[in-house]
Amino acid sequence: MATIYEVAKAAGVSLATVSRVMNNNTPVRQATRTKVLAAMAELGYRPNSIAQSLASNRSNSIGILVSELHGPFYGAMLTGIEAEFRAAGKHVIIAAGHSERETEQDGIEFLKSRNCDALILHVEAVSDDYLIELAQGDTPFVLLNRHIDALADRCISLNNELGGYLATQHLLEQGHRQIAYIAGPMWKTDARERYAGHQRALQEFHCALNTGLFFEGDFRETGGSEGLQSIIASKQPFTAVVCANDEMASGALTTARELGYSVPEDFSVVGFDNVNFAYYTYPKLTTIDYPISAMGHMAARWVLSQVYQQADTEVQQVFEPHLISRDSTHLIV
Amino acid sequence: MATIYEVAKAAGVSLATVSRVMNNNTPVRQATRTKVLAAMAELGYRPNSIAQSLASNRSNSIGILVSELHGPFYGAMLTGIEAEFRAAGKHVIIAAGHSERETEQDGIEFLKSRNCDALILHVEAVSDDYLIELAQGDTPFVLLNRHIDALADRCISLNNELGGYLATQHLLEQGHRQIAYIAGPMWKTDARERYAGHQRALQEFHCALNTGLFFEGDFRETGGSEGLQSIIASKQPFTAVVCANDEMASGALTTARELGYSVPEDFSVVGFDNVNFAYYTYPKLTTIDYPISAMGHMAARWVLSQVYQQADTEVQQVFEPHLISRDSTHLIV
DNA sequence: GCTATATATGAAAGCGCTTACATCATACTA
DNA sequence: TAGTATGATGTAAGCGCTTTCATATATAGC
Repeated sequence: MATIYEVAKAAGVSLATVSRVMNNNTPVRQATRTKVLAAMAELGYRPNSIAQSLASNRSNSIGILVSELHGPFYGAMLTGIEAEFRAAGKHVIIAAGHSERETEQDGIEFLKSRNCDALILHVEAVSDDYLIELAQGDTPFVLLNRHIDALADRCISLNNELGGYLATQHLLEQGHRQIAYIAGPMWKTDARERYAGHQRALQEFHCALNTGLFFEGDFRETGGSEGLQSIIASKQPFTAVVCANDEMASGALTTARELGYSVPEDFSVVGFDNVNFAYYTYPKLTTIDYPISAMGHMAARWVLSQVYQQADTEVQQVFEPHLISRDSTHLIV
Repeated sequence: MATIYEVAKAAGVSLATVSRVMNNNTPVRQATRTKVLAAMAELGYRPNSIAQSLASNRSNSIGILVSELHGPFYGAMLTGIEAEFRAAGKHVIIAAGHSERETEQDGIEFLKSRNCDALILHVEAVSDDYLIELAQGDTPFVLLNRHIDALADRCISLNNELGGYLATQHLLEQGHRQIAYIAGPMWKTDARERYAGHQRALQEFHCALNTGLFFEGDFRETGGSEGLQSIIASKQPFTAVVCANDEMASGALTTARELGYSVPEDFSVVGFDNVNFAYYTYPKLTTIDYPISAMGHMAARWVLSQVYQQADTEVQQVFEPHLISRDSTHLIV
């Protein structure tokens, strides 16, 4: 592999000049630039990014920590992020946090030790205080899908409360009054916020909350199954169930069918996230759209503008969810 | 951030010694090691991985190129890979190839320019020759889900032909004789191989191939929908349809329902991949299990053993698929 | 007690770049 | 025409490590 030194020699200039034409940060005479470019081409020169990083104290890498690498949700998010950085010539280092405090912290340390110029974090288990302290350090980061007041300017989040509200409002407007709720793990902020939105909608419609119709799930299909079973077992009447995400809604749908119920005739089901398979469930799932891909793009642009002074984009901090009405919900007759 | 130099000073040794205790590659007296470790702890020293890379000519990073970052298939694969490397202290740089030749080549160049110690490639559009030439270069790589004879020792692939065979064999054993086939894009090797397996099964059962019952899809849900519509429109009788992946099977299921057919009563459907949502379709999808997560792990171990001389694992090159029988297929009566 | 051998440590030369700073033309001003 | 600002290039000092080679110290053999 040719080094900058060989290029310099071939072009008959100093290596500083070669560096200049690469980085385009200092005027270079057109004739000189041409010579250098020619020499590079001839030698098949490709800069050593490690050496660049060491010398410039910039690694051009961004660390991404997500809970899981699989699952439709994170996939869409990563796609948005990668596309944006790749176009900017930055690269993305990923790590999984598995929604556990220790693994998440490990992941962050790991990424920092990799000299990432910035981090994009989708963390759930780590405390606000930990993140606030992390913000004192010198690795900038954005928080995706999390809002912390003290760090408001580096949070990109969804208005989950509104999403929860919209889901339940939709059912209420359809005439439902006995609405079951299968929540996510309540230690997760978004699970709590979605539930809060549910409660607000209920209140607005002067509809009492029936705690017997509540189940705390795990955001996975099995949680939806168990939730529905538990709710049915409670013998409380209900005409609709809102699930805090699509995976659980899908589980509920499957279980409903297995138990001989049909959706939406016997009861309606709403999901949350509008994950890509929501369109392929049976019946097609009414859900709340979570613009996660757009949010991934936005997080990447935040980094590009704050850290690399590129991209003069306005950064939108809070995204709004909206209802996607499909076939799993139904007017009450 | 403390440097190795400061640690050396604090411990009263040379920086070479500090380096040695970090890398554990040269004997260091126990007393010295303790002193150094103490100094490190006190200063909160953390080695600069960029400098390590430059000096050692090892970046400890592995580049991963997948077609897409989203989708259940790639997610599972990435999870397997990341877990393995993270445990080994290596990090993973990802890029998406989007199944297009140019993007894939770009991605590979990009990853190489990032000084990856090795690459794990899941490429579809790039030619065998390109890869064979790439193998001449000095960045080692494994190929996932692809088999090239000349590169056999660095391929980790599924026996797709067998998978295709198993799917169709299952139907034949259930008494089906008029079997439609919705293929993946035939320029993709795995699509062709799966179809070949289908043909072999047919032959073995002395069952003629009806080209009217063939549709070339795109491996996505829409492809399954279009495929089923096209097959129905052909007016040829059929009692089963095998789809070259689960996404298309899911699309076919949805469309079948929309057109008033019920599966498996009116016809059976088989998928391929056993992607996680296959269990949540209605009816639950009979499919061919693709052990992609295990294959991801294996690819990572290949790198660990071939490139880093770690992990004395036997590398399994070819994985065998097997049939998962669920509710979308049915004995013919 | 003295040499031969093994073991532990230090000195210093890079790894391939970036970037102050110095230098040298050239162009402009008065 | 000298004096100065300006633009283009070169020089060289790092960036924070690894690693070879040389040196110093300890162990063993006779």
